[in-house]
Amino acid sequence: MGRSPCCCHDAGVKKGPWTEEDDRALVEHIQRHGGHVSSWRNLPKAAGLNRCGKSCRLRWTNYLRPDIKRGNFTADEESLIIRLHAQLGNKWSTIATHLDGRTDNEIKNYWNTHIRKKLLRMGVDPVTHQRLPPEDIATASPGAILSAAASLGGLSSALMQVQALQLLLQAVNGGGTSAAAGLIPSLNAAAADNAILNASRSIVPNLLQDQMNLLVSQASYGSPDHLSNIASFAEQQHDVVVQRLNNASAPVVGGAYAEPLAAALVSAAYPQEVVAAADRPVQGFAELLSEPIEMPSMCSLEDDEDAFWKDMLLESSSLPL
DNA sequence: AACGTCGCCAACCGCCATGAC
DNA sequence: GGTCATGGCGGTTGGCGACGT
Repeated sequence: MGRSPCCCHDAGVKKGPWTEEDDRALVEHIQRHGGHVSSWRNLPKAAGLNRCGKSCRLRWTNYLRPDIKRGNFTADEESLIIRLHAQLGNKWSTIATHLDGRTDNEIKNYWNTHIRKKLLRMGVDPVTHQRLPPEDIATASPGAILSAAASLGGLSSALMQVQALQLLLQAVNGGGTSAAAGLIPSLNAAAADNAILNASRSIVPNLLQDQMNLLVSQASYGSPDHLSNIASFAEQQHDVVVQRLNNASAPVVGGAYAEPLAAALVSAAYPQEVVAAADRPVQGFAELLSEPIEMPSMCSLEDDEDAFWKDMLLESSSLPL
C-alpha cells in the first residue's frame, strides 16, 4: 500500500495558519454545495484555494463547521470525557460522537492539556485510570501533591485530608520510601499539635498494616453480593481496629480518638461500602480533627464543581493498595 | 523593558482502513 | 489479489500569548 502522494508536498501549496480570506472561500464553496463535499482533493482548486485538500478538510471539520461548539468545557463534559476515555482509550473520534459540537481534535487537546495533568497530580494513571503505584507517586513531593490537589480549583480541606489519609494508607502498605512517608511530617508541620496525626504516625504502620492487607486480600470483588460482604466485613474491621487502637501502648491513640480514627481508616479504604453498611455519611478525615489543617485557597466541601473529583478520589482510595 | 519559560491549541504529519479499478 | 487514491484518525509540532523574573 504505502503512503500515498499528497498535494501537501507540492511546492507552492500554502501552509500554516488560515486567513479570514481562506476561511471565507472554503465556507462559501461548501455552502454553495449544500454543505456537502464530494472530493476534498478537488475542493481547493474548485474553491480557488492554494491549499492541500487534507488541510481544507481539517480546517472545516475542526473549526469552520457550523455545528461546532466553542468555549470552555463544562464539568459535565469533562466528566463524560473521562468516563468515555476509561472505556475507549484514545478513541478521540468515538468520544467526540458523544459530545455535541465538540471535535476529536478539541477533545484530544483538552485531554492532553488539562485532564491528563489533573489525573497525574491526583495520582491516577491517565492511561489505565487506575491509581499510580506508590513509587510513581513518590516522584512528586508531598507538598507538590497537596498543592496539585489544591490547584484543581477549590478542593475542600476535607477532601485534602482524605487525600492525605489515602497517602497515609499507601505508606502503611508501601513502606517508608513513598511520598506518604514524607507527607506525614509535612502534615505535622501544618498541624504540629494535632494529636490524631501524631497518633497516626506512630501507630498506623505497626497496628494497621496487616489489618489493611486483610481488607484488600479478602475483598471479593468478583462475587455478585460483594457489596454486602464488604460492607459487613468493613463493619467488623471497624470494631477490630477500635479494639486494637484502644489497646495500643501510645496513650494518645486510645479513648476518644480510637473510634473516629478507625472509622476514617476503614471508610477511606471502602467508602461506598461503609456508607451502604451504616447508612450514614462517610466519616472524612476532617472529622477527626478538632481544628482543620489550614490549607490556603481551599473552599467548601459542598462545592458542586468538586463533586466529580471528590468521587474519583474516593473511588481511587477504595482500590486495592 | 527585555528576556525566558510555559501552556494552549490550530495545524500538520504519517500511518491505517477502505473502496475503486 | 494487487495497486492506488482517498478519507479518517491519533500523535506531534510550532507559533503565539500569558506570565514570571
